[in-house]
Amino acid sequence: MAGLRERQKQDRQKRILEEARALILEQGYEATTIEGIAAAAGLSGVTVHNYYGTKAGVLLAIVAESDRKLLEKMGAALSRDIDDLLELLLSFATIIRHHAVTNLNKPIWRQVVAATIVDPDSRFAKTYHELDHKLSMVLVREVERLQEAGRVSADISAIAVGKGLFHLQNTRFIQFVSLDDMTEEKADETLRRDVSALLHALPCRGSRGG
Amino acid sequence: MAGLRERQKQDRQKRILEEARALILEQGYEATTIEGIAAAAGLSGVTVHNYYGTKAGVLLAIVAESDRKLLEKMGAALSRDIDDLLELLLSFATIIRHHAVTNLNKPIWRQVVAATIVDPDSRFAKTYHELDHKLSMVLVREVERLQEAGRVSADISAIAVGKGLFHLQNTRFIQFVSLDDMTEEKADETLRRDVSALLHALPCRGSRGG
DNA sequence: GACAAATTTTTAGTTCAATAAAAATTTTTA
DNA sequence: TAAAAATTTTTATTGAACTAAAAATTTGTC
Repeated sequence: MAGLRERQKQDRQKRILEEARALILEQGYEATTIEGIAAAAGLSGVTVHNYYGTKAGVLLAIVAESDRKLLEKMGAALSRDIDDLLELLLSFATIIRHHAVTNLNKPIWRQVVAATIVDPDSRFAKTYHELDHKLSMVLVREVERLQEAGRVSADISAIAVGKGLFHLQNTRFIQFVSLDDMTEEKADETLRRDVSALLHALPCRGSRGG
Repeated sequence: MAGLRERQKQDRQKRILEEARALILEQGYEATTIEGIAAAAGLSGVTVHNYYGTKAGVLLAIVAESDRKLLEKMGAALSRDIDDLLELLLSFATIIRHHAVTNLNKPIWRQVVAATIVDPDSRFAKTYHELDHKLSMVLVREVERLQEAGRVSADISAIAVGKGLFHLQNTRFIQFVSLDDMTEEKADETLRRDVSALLHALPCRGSRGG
C-alpha cells in the first residue's frame, strides 16, 4: 500500500534533491543556501535540515543518486573485448570521468570529495565510499577475467591489482577536478603514463634469486 | 636593517600560527575560532583575517611550515642503501606518514586535504601543492638512482614511475587519515600490496609482439 | 617632539548554517 | 467527521566567518 504519507515524504525528498542540484549547478555550492533550496522546493529550511542534516548531506545525496546510475552502467559499458590491463583501466577511468563532468561540474566535485574526506563517518560519506568500493570491485572482476585470458599474472591477487589501479585512477580523478583547465584527454594521458610506467618499471628477468 | 615594523609583523604572524596550532590540536579545527586564535595571540580577529584571509588559510600556513621541515629531512632520511623500488616507496611513505601524525592528527589532516581540494587556486593551496611536487621529485631522483643500478628499467621515464608511485602513496595517505583506527603498520601493508601487485601484474615474457 | 604614513583595532553589520521548541497542518484511525 | 498521531512550519536564537569603514595606535621621518 506504501502509505500516502510515506509517498509524500519521498516526493519531498526527491524535490529537494532536484532543486538543490539545479541551484548548485547554477550558482555554485557555496552560493547556494539551504533556505534557497527549501524555497525552490516549496518547503521550509528546517525541513531540508530534517531530511539531510547538513548542506553537505544534501550534496552527497545528490551524488549518491547519480553514482548509482554510474554503477549500473559501468558493468555494461566496460567492453568485454578489452584484453589489455592498461586499456581496461583507461576505459574504466574515462567512463567515470565522463559521467562526472556530464552530471555535475569540477568545482562541485571538489566539494564532494572534500566533504567525504572531512567527515568520513557521516551517513552520506559512508554510502559514497560503499559505491566507490563496488565500483572498484567491477574493476577487480575484470582483472580476474584478464588473468583467465593469461594477460595478467595468475599468481598476483586480482583484488590487489584492481584496487591498486582504482587508487591511481582516483588520485588522477581528484587532480582532474582540481585543475579547471585540464581536459579529459589530458587526464587520460597522465593516467596512461602512470599506469604504464608502473606496470613496466621492473626489468624483466627470470626468477633467479638476487 | 630589516625594519622594526617588519620584524613585529613577522613576530605576530608567527604567534598566530603557534597559538592556532596549539588551539586546533587541543580543541579540533571546527571548534577553534578565529577570535579564539586572535585572543590567544593577543590580537584582534580582524588582524588574523588580514594576515591569512580565512580560517583555512591559517591551517594551511601551519602545514606549509611543517612541510618545509619534512622536505628538508626527506632528502637525508631516505636511506641511500635501498636498492629495491618497493622498499624505497614504503620507506618514503613511512617518513611522510610518521611526520604527519607526529605534527598534527588525523582529523586535522582531513581538513588540510579538504581545504586544498575545495580551493586549489588559493595562495595557500598552491604552496601546498608546490611542496607536494618537490616531495615527489625527491622520489623521482631516487628512481633515477635505481635505474642506474639496473634495478628499474632504463627505458621507462623515471618521472612517470616516481609520480605514479607518489600518487599511490598519496591516495593511501588520504585513506590512512580518513580511518581513525588504521595504524601506520596497516597503512604500510595496504600500500605494499598495491605497489607490489602493480609492479608484478603483467606476465613476464620476451618482447615478442602480440 | 611633531607630523605623516602605515597598521591595527574597534565598531557595526551581514550572512548563513544549525538547533530548539512551540504552533499549525496534514494524515491516519476510529 | 472528530480525535489522535505524526510531520512540517514558524519563530527565535546562537555562533561564527567574513567584510567595511572609522578611530586609535604605532612607526618612521624631519
